[in-house]
Amino acid sequence: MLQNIKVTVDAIVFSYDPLQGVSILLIKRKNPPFKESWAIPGGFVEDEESLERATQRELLEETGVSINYLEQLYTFGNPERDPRSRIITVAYFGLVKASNYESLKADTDASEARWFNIKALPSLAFDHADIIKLAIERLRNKIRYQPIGFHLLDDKFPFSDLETLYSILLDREIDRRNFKKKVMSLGILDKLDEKHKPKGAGRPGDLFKFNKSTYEKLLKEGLHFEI
Amino acid sequence: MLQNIKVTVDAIVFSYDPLQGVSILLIKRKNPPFKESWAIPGGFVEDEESLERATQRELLEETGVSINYLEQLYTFGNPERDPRSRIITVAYFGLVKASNYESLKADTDASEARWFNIKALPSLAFDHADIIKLAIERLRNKIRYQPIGFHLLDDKFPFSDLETLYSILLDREIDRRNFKKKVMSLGILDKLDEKHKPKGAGRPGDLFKFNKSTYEKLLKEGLHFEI
DNA sequence: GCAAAAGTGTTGGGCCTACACCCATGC
DNA sequence: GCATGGGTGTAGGCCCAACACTTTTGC
Repeated sequence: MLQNIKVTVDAIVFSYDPLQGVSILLIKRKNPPFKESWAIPGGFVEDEESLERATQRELLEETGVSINYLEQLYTFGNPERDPRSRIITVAYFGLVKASNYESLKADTDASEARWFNIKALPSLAFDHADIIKLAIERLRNKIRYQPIGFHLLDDKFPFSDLETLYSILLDREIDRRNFKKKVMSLGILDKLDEKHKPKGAGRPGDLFKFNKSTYEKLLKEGLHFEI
Repeated sequence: MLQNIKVTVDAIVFSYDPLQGVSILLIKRKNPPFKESWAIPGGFVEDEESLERATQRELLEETGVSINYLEQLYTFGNPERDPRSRIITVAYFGLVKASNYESLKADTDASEARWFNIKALPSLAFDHADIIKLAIERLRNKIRYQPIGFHLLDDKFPFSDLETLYSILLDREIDRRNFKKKVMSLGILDKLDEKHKPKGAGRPGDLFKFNKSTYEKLLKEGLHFEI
């Protein structure tokens, strides 16, 4: 069998900060084509490694970020998507906790990897704009029936962070009381004894922790979570 | 870049018949490995063709079946999934109308391509059992929020066909009145003036037609269809 | 004391579920 | 006429959406 097709993986990685909003991790390309353009981190799969492993390796090499949640997004295989040759790419969808948000600065030259707010993306190499569009759609849909939003938050978080995340992604206001009732009724949040200190004025809020075991039990039973 | 990975596509194709239930199209392998085993139709992607086109080409070559609905399912890339070499496969999920159900007999030797009821699948080559498992899951989930079931039915169909399809896939009884109310309220079914003649005894039922334009309008607005 | 953020309950309406009888045809 | 399959409406309950005031802190 003669076949001249190469395989890459790409990682669309989201992070969230209640003040900054939702961001995506991009790198600046050092080589042609699209030299100096921003692009999704990724690269060629090695012959003996799994696709997930390749994704995590490339991400770490290029940005220094390691990931909390990873799932396959879609495979892009249009023959014209790369001007050099036929390259199909398996795109992965990743989430990192807020506490990992700054980690790239320590590992790499800041001019080469940067977080971009999803509302202010630069122009992108290849078909990467399409890939990101699909990833954002996936994120928006996914939080409506699977509370993966927790993977974007720190281990301990005030309830308002979760609420803000949802209002950003759903792009509308959320009724605090109804939202809290709904989320708490799932039983996947444990209230801690600590309080969160707000940055400026304001009443300190309770801190919560994500209850992983209840969540996984619910997932198996077919979780229903309509916001 | 040296990379020794090949790319195939596979098509998991479903069909439905109110009497037979839901079936998947499989082929018998003529070559090793897994010679004489049943497998999902598929094959190597050509250098210049898109993944979708490759899927439809392989499906037509191997089974003679052409398809009504096709979407990407998942890419399987485990390094050990093929004993010969590293082969990743992009699996597609397809639906054919009931009227195409028998078409394979005309085009190919019946001993090489056959429909198997999803409740009585043979043992399968490679990781194809996993792939089919995922495809069935996708089908079950998908009919709950997108009425893709219509792609499995003929252009004109009695309401009971739709009802039976849902009760098979959801594996439970469905209240005829409630189900009809819910589906009709979407406005995606047009009642025709013709009647359906049942096989044996029984009152003839109304025939319905799927209203594509209303459906597509609904899809854009974010269809909600919880059964 | 005032601005900012967080905590907390109730009510009305709509939707979903449960449920049973009659009608048209074939044999 | 009987067996088979198809058509149709209502009532009760539950869940969801709408809605506002009080509390704690920083300045």
